[in-house]
Amino acid sequence: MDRHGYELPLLLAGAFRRIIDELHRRLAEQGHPDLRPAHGFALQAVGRDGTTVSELGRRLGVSKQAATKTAAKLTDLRYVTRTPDPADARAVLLTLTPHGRAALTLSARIFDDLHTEWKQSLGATRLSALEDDLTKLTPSSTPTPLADLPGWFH
Amino acid sequence: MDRHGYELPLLLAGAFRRIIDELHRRLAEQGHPDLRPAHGFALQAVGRDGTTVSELGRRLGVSKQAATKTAAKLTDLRYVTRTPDPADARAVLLTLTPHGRAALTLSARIFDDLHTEWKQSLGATRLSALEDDLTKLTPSSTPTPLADLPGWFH
DNA sequence: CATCTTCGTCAACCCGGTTGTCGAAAATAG
DNA sequence: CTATTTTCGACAACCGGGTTGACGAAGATG
Repeated sequence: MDRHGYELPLLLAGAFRRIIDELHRRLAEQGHPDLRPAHGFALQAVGRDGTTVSELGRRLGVSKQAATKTAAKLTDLRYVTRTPDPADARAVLLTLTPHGRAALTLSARIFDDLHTEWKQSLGATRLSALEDDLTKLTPSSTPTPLADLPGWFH
Repeated sequence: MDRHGYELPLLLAGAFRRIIDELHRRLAEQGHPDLRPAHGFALQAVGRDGTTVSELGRRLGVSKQAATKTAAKLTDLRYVTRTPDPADARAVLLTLTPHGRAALTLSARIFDDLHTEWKQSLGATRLSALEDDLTKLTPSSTPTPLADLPGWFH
């Protein structure tokens, strides 16, 4: 029953992908058909307190030029609004719209639902063990593990 | 010790990423600094028996236009050669160069090395359990789990 | 003040994908 | 044996998400 070395990464990627796909399937069903995985992370990075473009770039681990583009997209999709920063005339404040806050809340709920489903499927003990083991395999070296995932592949 | 629902996908992605990064770090050390993750999958898809552009596209689950580009890149990097198919004047045969075959062999060895390291770190039982659980979380619906990973994120 | 740094944008590019179109060659129908 | 349809692989144009480099405007610091 010993598996080849190349199988584990495939399993990890498959499981990750499955989860993200399912998340976005449910998000689409519930009023957020335009939200792409990359947007989800960006939305999370904007956060309920809002942020600036440069700070968004820092949080996502990408250049501020990339952050500018992402912010523009989120603005187009009506997930965030841009307002001038009263304290700094250079800066632009990105703030979640109600739609954006709803997406964040809904995502958290779906993630929890999925987590519960995994728990039912694997058992609480196995799931905890799986998470513990993955934690051990992924030392602290990865501060924001997903931030640069879109670009990292290249 | 209960984890939030959003943590598991982060752990999965982090672990996957860590493995692929480590693979390519070692590949780079051992004569393959130009090999990117996407190339690795393509190389695998070409295989030791070689294939055609269209078939490569099918194996990777992408359009043949995309396969054309990938084949061009692999050719540039001297991992494959292009020869006319004697049996079909339209087709182009993609064949691994010695360099390409070496990369494939080396990748397999590194994956096995990594697998052994995980086994030492988690214990054989835990690692098997982890693989079993991931298998359960990733039903057969994903035939080539990684094939379209680069593009899927968008 | 003068200088440096930071903010956000524009432009140009890369990479990996996508459609659409196309000529050439093969397979299939009559 | 010809006529049609399918397949092969390339072209061009585009997209999404990244990158660097340059830049004016505004803040921070000497």
